[in-house]
Amino acid sequence: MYICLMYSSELIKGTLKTVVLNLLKEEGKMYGYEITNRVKEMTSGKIQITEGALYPTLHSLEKNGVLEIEKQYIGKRVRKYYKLTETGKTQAVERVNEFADFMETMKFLLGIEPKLGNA
Amino acid sequence: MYICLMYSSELIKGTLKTVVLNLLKEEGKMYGYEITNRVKEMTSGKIQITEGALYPTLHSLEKNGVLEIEKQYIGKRVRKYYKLTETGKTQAVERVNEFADFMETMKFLLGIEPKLGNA
DNA sequence: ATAAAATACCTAAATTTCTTAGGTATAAAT
DNA sequence: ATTTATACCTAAGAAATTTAGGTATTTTAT
Repeated sequence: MYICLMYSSELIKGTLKTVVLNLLKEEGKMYGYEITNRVKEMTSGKIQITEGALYPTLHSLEKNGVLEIEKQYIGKRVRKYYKLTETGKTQAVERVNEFADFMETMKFLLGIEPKLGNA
Repeated sequence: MYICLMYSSELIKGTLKTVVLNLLKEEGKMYGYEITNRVKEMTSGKIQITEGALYPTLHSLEKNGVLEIEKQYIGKRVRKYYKLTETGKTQAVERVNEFADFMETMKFLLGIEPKLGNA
């Protein structure tokens, strides 16, 4: 069995938006810091979204009408919740479908057999 | 069923070396032009490696001792066959394993169910 | 009480990886 | 004779991310 602590950054490239949009689709709304922690948790640390990548991406998605913000104050500290717009919901589904299709193609291309005994 | 003609270039980022190394592992030796065509063929055009990406990558892999060249002349035209060095063979396996692991993680993260009826 | 760690946001320069858009030359097909 | 296919290549620019900072509040530990 293959084991790795963290994926090479090369491999993860291009998946950030897909991951963020899908999380928001499932959770309804999340804030940046929460997203980084959730992904780290869910992947046992194998994928660690850096804040330097996440925040500019969130801003860009908002600017393009994919996400919208809802601010909340925790004491004096602001927390910016992001949620999908209608456009965003569509894009989330499309991106996940594209990724699923891509994985099938890559499996074939790399000769990766579906694992047995994962039921 | 989701259908797409070609994957967004964002999605493919970071997979080029893995694909090339795996192809060479299976085929023994291949030349650049052959690699682009083989991948296009195997993926029904959904992944099209551009030569502007491929050649610099091949040169870099050779420089780093992952690949070695064997020149062949077809008439006056040169053809550069690339094959894996011993280091390359190890890297090919490692990269494919890492990608397989990565796909499992992404499936979980994106809530993608293993398709039924693919036997 | 105070220091450290966690929470929560942010940006900008540099790097990596790829696309775009060329270029050269030979061989085969129309 | 011209177009298409084969076969190599590079360099400028774009895109996505890493690295390396920054600010400020709240909680936890000493």
